[in-house]
Amino acid sequence: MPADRPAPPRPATLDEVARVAGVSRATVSRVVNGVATVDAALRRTVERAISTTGYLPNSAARSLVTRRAGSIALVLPEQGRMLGDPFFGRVVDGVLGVVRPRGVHLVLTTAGPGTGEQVVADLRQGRLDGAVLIHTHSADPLPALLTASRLPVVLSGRPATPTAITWVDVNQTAGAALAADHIAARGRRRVATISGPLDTPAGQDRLAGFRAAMAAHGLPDVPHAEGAFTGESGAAAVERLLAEHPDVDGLFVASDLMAHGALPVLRRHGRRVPDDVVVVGFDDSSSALACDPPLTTVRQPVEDMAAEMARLLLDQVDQPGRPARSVVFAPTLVVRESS
Amino acid sequence: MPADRPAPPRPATLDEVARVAGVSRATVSRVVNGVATVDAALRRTVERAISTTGYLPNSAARSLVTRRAGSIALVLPEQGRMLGDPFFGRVVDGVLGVVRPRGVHLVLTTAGPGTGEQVVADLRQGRLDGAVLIHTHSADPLPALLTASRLPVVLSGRPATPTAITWVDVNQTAGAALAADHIAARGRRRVATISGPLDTPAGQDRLAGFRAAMAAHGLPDVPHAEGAFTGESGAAAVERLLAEHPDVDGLFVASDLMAHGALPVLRRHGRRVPDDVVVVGFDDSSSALACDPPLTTVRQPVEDMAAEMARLLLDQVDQPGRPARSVVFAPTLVVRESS
DNA sequence: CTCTGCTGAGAGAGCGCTCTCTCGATTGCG
DNA sequence: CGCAATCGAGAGAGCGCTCTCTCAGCAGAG
Repeated sequence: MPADRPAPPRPATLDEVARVAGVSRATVSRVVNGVATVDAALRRTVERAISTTGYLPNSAARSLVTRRAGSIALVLPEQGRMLGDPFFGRVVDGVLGVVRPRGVHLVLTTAGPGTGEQVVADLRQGRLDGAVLIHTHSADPLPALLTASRLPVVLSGRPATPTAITWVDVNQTAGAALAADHIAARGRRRVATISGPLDTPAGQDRLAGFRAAMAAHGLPDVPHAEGAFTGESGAAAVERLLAEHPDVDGLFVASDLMAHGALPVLRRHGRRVPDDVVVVGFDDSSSALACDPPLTTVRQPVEDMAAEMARLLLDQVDQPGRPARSVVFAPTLVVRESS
Repeated sequence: MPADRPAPPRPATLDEVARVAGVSRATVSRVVNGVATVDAALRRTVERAISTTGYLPNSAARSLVTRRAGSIALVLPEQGRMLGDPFFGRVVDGVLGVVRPRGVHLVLTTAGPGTGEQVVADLRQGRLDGAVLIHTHSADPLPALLTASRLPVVLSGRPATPTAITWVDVNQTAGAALAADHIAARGRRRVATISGPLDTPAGQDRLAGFRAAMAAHGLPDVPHAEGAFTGESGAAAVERLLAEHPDVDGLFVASDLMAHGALPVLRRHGRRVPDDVVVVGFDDSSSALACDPPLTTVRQPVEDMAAEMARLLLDQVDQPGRPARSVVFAPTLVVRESS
């Protein structure tokens, strides 16, 4: 049985430091907060007192008067969806890069029943200064809830209905055009696409962008099958596509996950990739690399986007009256063996 | 230019509720905190006042007096390592499952220079109640730092040197034995293993466990090559192994990532999996599924382990004097096409 | 009928910090 | 040399909550 572990001693308070330094609490506070109007000699005395006492400001007391929690929430889509995806980690990384140097904490949570109310409550209780929402469903009431309460919030992805809300997105249309240009450059003329769900902005834009770009390459009528951004839906979509257009030689799949589902189907139908069919995905997620062959895909600058979301959020926290903004990033094409 | 967005109004305070209900602050506090000694009628009056005012307790004020931050940190290994791995998400999920129902926030951070000091400072400032440390390096000073400061902390993985610290791990030895039994059951007799780095507990235990179990199957001298838990090191290790033992027909690789690196090398050497060589991995990470063929592997109950870590941590927070404990979970074997 | 014991609610003292207000000391200028 | 302006530091009032202490009110015992 180990010896009793006594609770850690209470850390020093401002008054103790003040007493040691022989000054008032206010002066110590000034030194701690870097206020300029403190005599250099006195400042040094105080600093010495701070280090001998091992003083660290109590954050609850500070929060109480400054009305800043010093932390923001990152709300991820419900469970399963994100877990297998490095996207998640890239987002965390991007946000952390901005938030940590400023001493702001990142509180992680996943969307789900009750999350919205909880986040709003946390915000109103002063436990949270703002929230970054990743890939909310269009039906999700949370963004509206937050906007209505005039609480700082930033969305990833253009909202389905135009709202006075700050968001960050990749230029979906341009990304799809990148894929189109690449497929055209590979000399493919019997081109088709598997789109995402057409009730999402990303689904719509990627399809529209791809069609517009292919039209510019002289192919105005690209056949398409709708998927749901999942592996199974990709497999099913490519089956439908092959049934109607067995001679397809160029395929744009609007997400890597769907492409990952589609590739084995192509193989089963005796279509070799990239020789018989060139395949291009979207997202550059881990599944792009897990594909056989590795997938050429449109990459979003996820870290940069996440960092920008964090920046926009902190701006909102600092300047509550600020109007909503949106920032759109440029995608790039990552060429691998599938094309 | 949109209209000015006024800052959200200050939420009601305890006194306002008290005034509305015609009682004292203390009584409202009792109702909010569910203290039993409040007359039922009065309680109802107060509750009505709470809902008409939309009262929500200010958490900073509460923290100030209760000395509870209501949040714990999850410290993940530095960047790259975790990002591609669903392991990360499973851990978050497990922790969140315990922490969220209790209204405790999960603060996410990654290890790195300065993280340790920051976490200790946050703990001492009362911004954090405790920390869950995932896969710390044995050289990491953070666990010792925290233990020395008598701050609540839980580790994933048995520490390299025995310490009075709470940790959770999977039974590595038993996991390796599972792999050994499976390979033996497949009738393989020319068995080898690629171990993890032997300066880590997991590396040691998996090798020792595998050897012991193979010895029990009549193979006391299993050849082995040391890897570093990375894909490249797995590829290099299997090269070395094949050079010395070209006739290997059963291979235990101490991590999926290494197995993922090793499989293409086996193929390149003309060794078919599982016909010529049976391969078993460890971790059941995403790379196990990304392997071709999908990898038979030893699975850790990551969510359960993460949940247990959270529980142990919260226990420590509630009862500071509590001695260190450790919990060991049983692994399972996931059989796929590689065996 | 008085005294004790108990229950339920109010008063008020903090928790540790920030920040405004005030004021003494120093400086500059007429 | 006197007065206003400036600078630096202290006093003290909160921030919103919890929790102990106190006390009023009432029931039951003697």
